[in-house]
Amino acid sequence: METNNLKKAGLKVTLPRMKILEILETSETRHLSAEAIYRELLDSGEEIGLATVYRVLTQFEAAGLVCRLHLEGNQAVFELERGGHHDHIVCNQCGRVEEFFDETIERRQSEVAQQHGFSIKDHALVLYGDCLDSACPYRPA
Amino acid sequence: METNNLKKAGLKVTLPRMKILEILETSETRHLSAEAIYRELLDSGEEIGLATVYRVLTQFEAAGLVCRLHLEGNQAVFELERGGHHDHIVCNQCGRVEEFFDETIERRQSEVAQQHGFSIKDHALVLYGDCLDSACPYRPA
DNA sequence: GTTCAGATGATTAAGATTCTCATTTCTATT
DNA sequence: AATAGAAATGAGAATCTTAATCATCTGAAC
Repeated sequence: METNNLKKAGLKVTLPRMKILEILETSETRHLSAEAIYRELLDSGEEIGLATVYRVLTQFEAAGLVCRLHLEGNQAVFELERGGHHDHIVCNQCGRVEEFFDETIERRQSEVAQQHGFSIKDHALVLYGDCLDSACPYRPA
Repeated sequence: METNNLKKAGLKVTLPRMKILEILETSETRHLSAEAIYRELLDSGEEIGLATVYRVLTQFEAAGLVCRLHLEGNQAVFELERGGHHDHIVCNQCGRVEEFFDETIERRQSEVAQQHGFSIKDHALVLYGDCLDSACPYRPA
């Protein structure tokens, strides 16, 4: 049961938190904006305010349950934390977000930081391009 | 003379544009927010509106004169385009921004994108850490 | 120096996110 | 199960950054 995640994170189990967690767990799209989550809640008949969605997501982030990503564009997106760290590729055409992890890049980042006299704590890497997937509805000819 | 840069970029040479370009060229900090540039203008006695600063920076970006960076935090920062592409390291403590370029990372990014069926067009990479510079005023003990 | 397109400044507007505060909901305890 | 107290919620206001509007001003060309 998902309520365990909430309890483990030290968060009181409430209906809004459960519903939001459920959406993050079951949605097709793994990367959702607060607005998108809010709309899904409305669609499923929940009366949960947008402010609560933002508040809960911020708490989830602090608790390590979700990651917040700042892609190009103004809205942040949130994804469920599923263990491993990874970076992202975003399609400029269709907006699809894919995940990847590259050991070489990770290692070089640490080395470069060290060379510059930094103790690296975190990083943000997003690649932007056009996906060549034949299923992409916006694929350029 | 700097007016050449403006003319070459196809922009009419006006006082606000010259002053903003001058600040970007001469400021100690190579990465400035629109707000910071606006304040420098006020401090030097120029009566230039904030809206103009944003407008001009957007034009400079479109003309390839400056780059706009979205670091953590809400304000974008702008830096003069000085030829080569590079990525950034930001100090979590003092906010200092350093630049770096790593051939290996660049190459791997293309390869990774290709493996995922993307034709990469752009990327954003920012490393966050603590700078170990003894001159850093916020250096942790 | 006049003209006129383009630029500017002040203000308003827009979008995303956070804050406020009265009301409601959990959890622990009877 | 009833209750009390702390924490969470919802609605709307507030904030912050950036962009749009529009009347006025400026720079380049004649």
